[in-house]
Amino acid sequence: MRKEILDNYEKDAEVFKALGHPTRLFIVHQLAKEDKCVCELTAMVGDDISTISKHLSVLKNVGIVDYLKKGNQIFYRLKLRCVLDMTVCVDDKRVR
Amino acid sequence: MRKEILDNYEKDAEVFKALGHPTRLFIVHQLAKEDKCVCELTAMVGDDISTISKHLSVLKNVGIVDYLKKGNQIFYRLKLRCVLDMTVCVDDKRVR
DNA sequence: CAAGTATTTGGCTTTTTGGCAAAATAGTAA
DNA sequence: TTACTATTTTGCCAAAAAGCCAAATACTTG
Repeated sequence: MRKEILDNYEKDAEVFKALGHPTRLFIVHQLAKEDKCVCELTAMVGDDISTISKHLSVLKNVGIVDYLKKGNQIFYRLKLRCVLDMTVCVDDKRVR
Repeated sequence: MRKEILDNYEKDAEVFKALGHPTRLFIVHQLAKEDKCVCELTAMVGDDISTISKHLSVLKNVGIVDYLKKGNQIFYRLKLRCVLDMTVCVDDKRVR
């Protein structure tokens, strides 16, 4: 039974886990508006750029974002836009 | 700026984080079918009952589930049913 | 090529999480 | 009350996550 859990739910859980950090959730919402480079996100959040870079790679590894290179900057882009609907669900709850 | 992130996204992130574990995701899907007591969930998952109890309290603390007592057993119930739609979003992605 | 900017990676420490086992709590029933 | 069952809490340990700094990598430009 353990096996079934791990096989069927692990991938989904990875996505939820990636969204389970306030900074990453903030990043997702910023990228929902428009693509942003790492330095822009770093300036907005205020953490070290290496910290932001690591958050972005967490999001990238589960397919929520991808990126495009422009010159020497890297612009991240929200790829899995349906995660925005997921947040609405959470917000609904909070209102109650 | 840190402040804004923490204040506006921390609550949502807590919910995502609660779903970010395969066992908890499995539990949510079982409860979507019908209420279950801790011992039933324990039997299905195969972990120690104390481990299951902790997973349930994580889900309860963020409002995803609640429970009702019946005799000496405690039946957990899926309260925030919209999380099921959230999973669909994830599955959509995986198909691609 | 060297210098400068942007980003990622590695190393390190601190904090959090997950799991089990044992003790504590709650409820039932003899 | 005692015994029994169900669940939670506590303590402990190992593993994973988060964050910063420094080093490495990538790209541009002089």
